[in-house]
Amino acid sequence: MVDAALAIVSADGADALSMRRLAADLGVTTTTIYWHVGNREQLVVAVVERMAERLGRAAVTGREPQQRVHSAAVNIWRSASRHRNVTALASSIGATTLLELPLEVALLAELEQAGVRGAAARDALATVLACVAGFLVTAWRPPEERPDGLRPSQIWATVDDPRIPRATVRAVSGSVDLDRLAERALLAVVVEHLGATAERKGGGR
Amino acid sequence: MVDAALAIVSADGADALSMRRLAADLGVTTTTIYWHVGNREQLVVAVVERMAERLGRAAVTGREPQQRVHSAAVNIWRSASRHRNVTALASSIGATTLLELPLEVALLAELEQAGVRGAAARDALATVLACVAGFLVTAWRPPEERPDGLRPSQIWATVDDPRIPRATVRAVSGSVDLDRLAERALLAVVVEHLGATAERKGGGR
DNA sequence: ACCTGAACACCGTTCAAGT
DNA sequence: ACCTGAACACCGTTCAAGT
Repeated sequence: MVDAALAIVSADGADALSMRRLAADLGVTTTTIYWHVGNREQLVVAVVERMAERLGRAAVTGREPQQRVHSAAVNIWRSASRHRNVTALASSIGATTLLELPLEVALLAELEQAGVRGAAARDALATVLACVAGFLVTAWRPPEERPDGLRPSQIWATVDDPRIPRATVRAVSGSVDLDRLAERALLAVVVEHLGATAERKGGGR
Repeated sequence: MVDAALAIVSADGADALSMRRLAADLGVTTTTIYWHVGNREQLVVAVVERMAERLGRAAVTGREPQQRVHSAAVNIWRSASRHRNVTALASSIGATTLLELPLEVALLAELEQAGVRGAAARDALATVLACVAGFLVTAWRPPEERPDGLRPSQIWATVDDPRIPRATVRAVSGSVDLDRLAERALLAVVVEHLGATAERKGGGR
């Protein structure tokens, strides 16, 4: 049952998971599902938990604390990106942590090793998760399926500002390598959160 | 008509905007709406465009290029945060740019002044937008309305890892100041994208 | 040109009823 | 204990029909 739901989500996205669709796939009535899992929300939780069991713990690489923290952060991004359909489902009920808890714990462990703990660690984790979520919402929005006249190229074609060269306008109309940008952004925020701690300790750089 | 839709979204959120609800508020039938705006998606576009007209252009502050770029980025965050309901609506059809185009243009102008143009400017803009979107999806998810057993405090209570001190576990269960973190994260990514250009120029640090 | 009524194909959810 | 049929209150959308 939960497996069938997970299959629907993996194949057709989070929105495709409806009680009626799931019931039809299983050859039962929707009320049967309610008897077993209670609720749509509880169904989603069960699906996310099942997926969490299947996710292996990714290894953290690097020798320096900064590299290791960055590696742990990138692991969260890669996992979320690889299973974006399930992540989108988890995100829809605010339960992404349920999906990637071991990866978040690994990040906290590396932050601890780097001397970042308590409220500082909480801030660093929240920032990493927000960045991951942000690149993900950008990523699961393929530009070609946008409504008419809302494709970036069409919107930016209307911009004619003397402060901005044509090459830039042309560039922003194009596509970006989100994977590369996500890892870069994670490095930047990681460095910032490690740096603040190092400075507070009087270590400087 | 568009004003009525905007009122619904501002008051009750993006999900509250339905053809039937809007029709009821206006005292007409849903088919009337279809005659006027065609489509739900086109209705959303109209609402977003109306909101965009109402948004004033925020001033960019600071003297140094880095401060000014950061200021322009923070302006996008503040605008999105202040009107999160309409931003959520725009985001649901992938049309946030339609809402904040002038602010994005202002950011590009500051990037240009800082020597970042073309593909580098496109990357910097995409990164800033992803971060804003990320902090926003975190922000518009109040922790108290989460499903049972999914509140952060409950999830983290199950974690007992020797690598992580109790103070950190306690901290991650608590709430964060997203506004402060968002501005910090934007500064970090801005610095990174400016720094890469400066180094390519041979400026070093 | 502008608006309605009725219908279609979807949702999540409940409740009495069956075995 | 487990499952169904029918119903309720919602969606977006269309189409023939009215004025």
